[in-house]
Amino acid sequence: MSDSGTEADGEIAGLPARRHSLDRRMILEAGADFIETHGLRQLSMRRLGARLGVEGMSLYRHVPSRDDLLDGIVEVVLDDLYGDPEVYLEPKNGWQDYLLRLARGLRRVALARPQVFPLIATRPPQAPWIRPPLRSLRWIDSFFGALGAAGFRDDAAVAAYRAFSSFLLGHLLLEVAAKGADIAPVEMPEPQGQIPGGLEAYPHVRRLEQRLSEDRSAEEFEESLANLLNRIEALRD
Amino acid sequence: MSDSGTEADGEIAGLPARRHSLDRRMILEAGADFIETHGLRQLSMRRLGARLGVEGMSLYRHVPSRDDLLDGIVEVVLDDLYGDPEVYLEPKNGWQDYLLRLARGLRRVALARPQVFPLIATRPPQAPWIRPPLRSLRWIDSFFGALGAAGFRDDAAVAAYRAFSSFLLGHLLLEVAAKGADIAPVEMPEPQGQIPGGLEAYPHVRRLEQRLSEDRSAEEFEESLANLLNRIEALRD
DNA sequence: ACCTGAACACCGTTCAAGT
DNA sequence: ACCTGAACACCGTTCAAGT
Repeated sequence: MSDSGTEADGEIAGLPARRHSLDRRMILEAGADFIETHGLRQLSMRRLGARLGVEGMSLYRHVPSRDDLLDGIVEVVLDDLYGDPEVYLEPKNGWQDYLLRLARGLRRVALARPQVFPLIATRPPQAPWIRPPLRSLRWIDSFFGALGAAGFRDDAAVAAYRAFSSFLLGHLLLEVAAKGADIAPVEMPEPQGQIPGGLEAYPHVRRLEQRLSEDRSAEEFEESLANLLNRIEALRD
Repeated sequence: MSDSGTEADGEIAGLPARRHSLDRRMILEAGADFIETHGLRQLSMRRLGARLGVEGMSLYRHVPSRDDLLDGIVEVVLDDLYGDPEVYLEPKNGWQDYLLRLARGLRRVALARPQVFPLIATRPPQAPWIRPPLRSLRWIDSFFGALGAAGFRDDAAVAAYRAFSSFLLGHLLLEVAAKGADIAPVEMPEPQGQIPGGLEAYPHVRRLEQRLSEDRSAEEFEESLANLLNRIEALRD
């Protein structure tokens, strides 16, 4: 993914260059930052252009449309997984270690970009059998390679892939939403609209409100993940 | 939820009335239908107005903003759960039966409105501890009532609530997405962009493509749900 | 009381024109 | 080769005006 190119442009890499010399990669990176800072709602071609010191119309030289821009941002953010030293494309200590590392790596991506993650979760994938958040073919292929090498038959590997992606999507989307991140890829109204009628009519919720607000997401993630690995183990051979 | 009102207006209920007499409920219903038919992308105030035989600006008499319109649509669609004879607000045959019915009812809602469900899943909830897709306080309170009556301690009930919502969100969002529904609450480009480079570089995916495209979602849902109930059982007392 | 028309400040996108 | 300006067909939203 991400054919960066870098083109040996003679400039300090990773810096937004002086003035001209926009490039696709830099636009996507800026877009991801923009969403993280201001929310998807605020992202317009004109505003992103402004942030890059350029008219919005100039972006079309490098990015075919706003939709493509969003897809590109998803790709770029997911690319962090390739740079994560804790996650291996090739399993090194068995399939359980491999899945554990992959799951935790995706969680780190989600938590690093809580505003962008809903986009990772909900942008329509390139094929119907690609299941977010594992949307990169290289990782999906790596997933099946790891399970195949561990002796999983094809149907078991596919079942594992589906269970794994459902688990990640549900947990990470809700965790990121609870972080106060706007879970909606669409809009972001006020921080939190209080409950209109109050909680009088809902005694259990009222009693549990405090406890419901505690953050146990890390533990819950690990527990559910361990359970998932056990279920997957049961599918093997 | 949904203070319908109906107002004894002297007209055949449920029909879009002759000309005037817009009302909030009818706008929300039309909005849900519009999204289901044309996708969220296409929904604008002006177009929804046109569909109701009115200028878009007239909708503001009944709905404060487009955001509120979307929240209202989510509410109205989720209200189908109250009309579902298979789902009980009060448990009748123990907590497992109660959860099973609730989960299946939510799945029916998702499958009945695949284009709207992503909105249910991703619109920012009214409080941070409300976890989609179970976003109605009445149902959340009912959930805790059922588990409390079954002897769950508070922390166990909260853990169950979290596991239940993560499970539903992950499964249903991915199932609805695979249905060809546009999973994104934001946009809908072409039906499916084929993989750009082809599958040559991904041998496992290539081999498994057929199998990956098979729909086993109903069985997977039931299996994962059964497993979830076992995990929840283990939290009890 | 409820809907309409015109208006405002934006959008995404195209394209001829500038440098 | 790359960016800009003007333009087009839209948006959401407000509000005075109509009926």
